[in-house]
Amino acid sequence: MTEDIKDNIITIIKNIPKGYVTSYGRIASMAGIPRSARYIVYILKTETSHHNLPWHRVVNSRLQIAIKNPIGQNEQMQLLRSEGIPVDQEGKITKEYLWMPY
DNA sequence: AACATGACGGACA
DNA sequence: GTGTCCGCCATGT
Repeated sequence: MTEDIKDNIITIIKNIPKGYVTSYGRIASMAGIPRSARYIVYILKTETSHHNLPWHRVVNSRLQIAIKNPIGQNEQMQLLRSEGIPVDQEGKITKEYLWMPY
């Protein structure tokens, strides 16, 4: 993967507005590499601390917090709620809070 | 080179 | 709605 794509991805993640979420797959598509959701996972895992990314605004395509994320689903839940996003007991978020840039 | 592994996604039953 | 199956793609061993 080229460096510019990687930078692009980091920029996109930084641009997720407070109070909204998006998915791994959608970020991949925005960066021009559809079907590469797993690459986004890799970026988040390796670059979050370095770039101060809002990692908590990224959930899976079913708008649900990943159960086994290394940081902890509970912490992600707290962060989202602190931004005003309702998260239910199962970690699900309603689609009104999905970031839909046009 | 050949596997195995993921904070995944889509199709299908 | 749920669960299974398979494709995906960079990385690690």
